[in-house]
Amino acid sequence: MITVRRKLKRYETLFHNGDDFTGLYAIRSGFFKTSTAPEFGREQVTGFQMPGEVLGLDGILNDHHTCNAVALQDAEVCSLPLDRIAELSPLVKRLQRHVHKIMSREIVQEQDVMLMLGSMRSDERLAAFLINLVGRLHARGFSRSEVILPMIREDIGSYLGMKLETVSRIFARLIERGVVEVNQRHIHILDPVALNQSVSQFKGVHAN
Amino acid sequence: MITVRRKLKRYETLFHNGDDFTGLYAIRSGFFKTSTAPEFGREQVTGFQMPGEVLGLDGILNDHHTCNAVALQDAEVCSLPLDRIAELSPLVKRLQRHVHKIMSREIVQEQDVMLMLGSMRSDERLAAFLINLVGRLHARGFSRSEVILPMIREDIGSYLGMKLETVSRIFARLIERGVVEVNQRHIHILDPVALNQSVSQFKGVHAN
DNA sequence: CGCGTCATTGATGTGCATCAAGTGGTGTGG
DNA sequence: CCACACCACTTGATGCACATCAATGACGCG
Repeated sequence: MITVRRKLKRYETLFHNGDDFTGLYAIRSGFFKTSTAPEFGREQVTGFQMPGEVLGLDGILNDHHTCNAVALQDAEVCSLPLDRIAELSPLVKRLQRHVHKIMSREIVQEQDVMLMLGSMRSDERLAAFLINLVGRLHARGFSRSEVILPMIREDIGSYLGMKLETVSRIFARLIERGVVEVNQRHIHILDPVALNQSVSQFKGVHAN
Repeated sequence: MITVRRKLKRYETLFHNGDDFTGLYAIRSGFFKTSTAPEFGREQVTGFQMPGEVLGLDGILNDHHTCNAVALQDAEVCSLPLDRIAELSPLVKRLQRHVHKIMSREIVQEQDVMLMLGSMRSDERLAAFLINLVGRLHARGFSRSEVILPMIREDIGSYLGMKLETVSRIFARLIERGVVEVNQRHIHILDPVALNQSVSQFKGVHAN
């Protein structure tokens, strides 16, 4: 299949809200963040994407993008023109099915985020975020216990629906409890069990 | 295309979390709610669906559903076996494209909910919820100013990430301001402009 | 070195949850 | 047809989680 590669530098934008949709993007290297840019109100980060994941699914609906995608590091993507995929689909039905799965995964993931934002305390949300992140990294061959966060505290806070100060304070509490070590962006998970408990402990408490 | 119809009574479940995925469902009549059922923690409503909308997109990913779909009223659905769609797709490429759009719409909508949950105050969330609801109903030929809510306060609260008491109090404030009339489930929107302002007023305030 | 960016930490305020009591509407059985 | 029970909803009093405001500290880069 014909794909076009594109390289981006740190903080460069892959596409903006409103840009014409030309196709999906498969991330080859580098982290991205997606964010809304509503008329009123400031930006809200809607997700972080890593190599092997796909960007641009929002654009299919009305042939233009409804969010911004920004590289958090120098990055490289492959663009996948969707109509090309549709043309090939008779030949490669399995590929079509794959596209469905990718989109379904996105839907399910977003439901998890909604669950987080709607019914967890902020410390639980940060724990869930860390677990999700290391889980995805581990699936790509990285360490289960070490992460270098590619985003700043403000982005984490925006994604998790809290202020950067709160992110910082929760890290402080996790350090105090001996659950993690934190050095700026460098996170070392000392007690993964305790981290998991921070999330799953919420049973009836605070539940809607 | 071969579709199977199914009738449901109020509070009957269309599919549960964990059920095998057999295909999508198009709603012919009646409202539905979808909710997560995590191991720990109580249910969280992830969406409300009305006639003309599609249920079950979450099941495509791993061939089983990851949420519950419950009829809020007596309802009727058409099941659409997805493999059937895939088989037909060479013939009806446009249909395939339509499936993509439906999935993309779901993704975009969920991002809106994330934005709400992550960066709005609870009164703004309720206003946004009402506006979204009447908008979707209006597109189906219903009134712009009158709604009969098919769900209880607790469901609204769960969806919007707040407690039912808070929902009630916010309605009280809207009544006080002369924005709406509320009689149990019956909502009459007196001042749609003021309602819109309740949402869009949030500029820098509380923004993440 | 000095400046800008990012992060931490403290003091105070407030939005919403929590707990609790009471109202109204609806369905059921006597 | 009314009495009772149940459920949805409302409304009040109190407390806590997190935002806000503000100051300081750490790192990187020209």
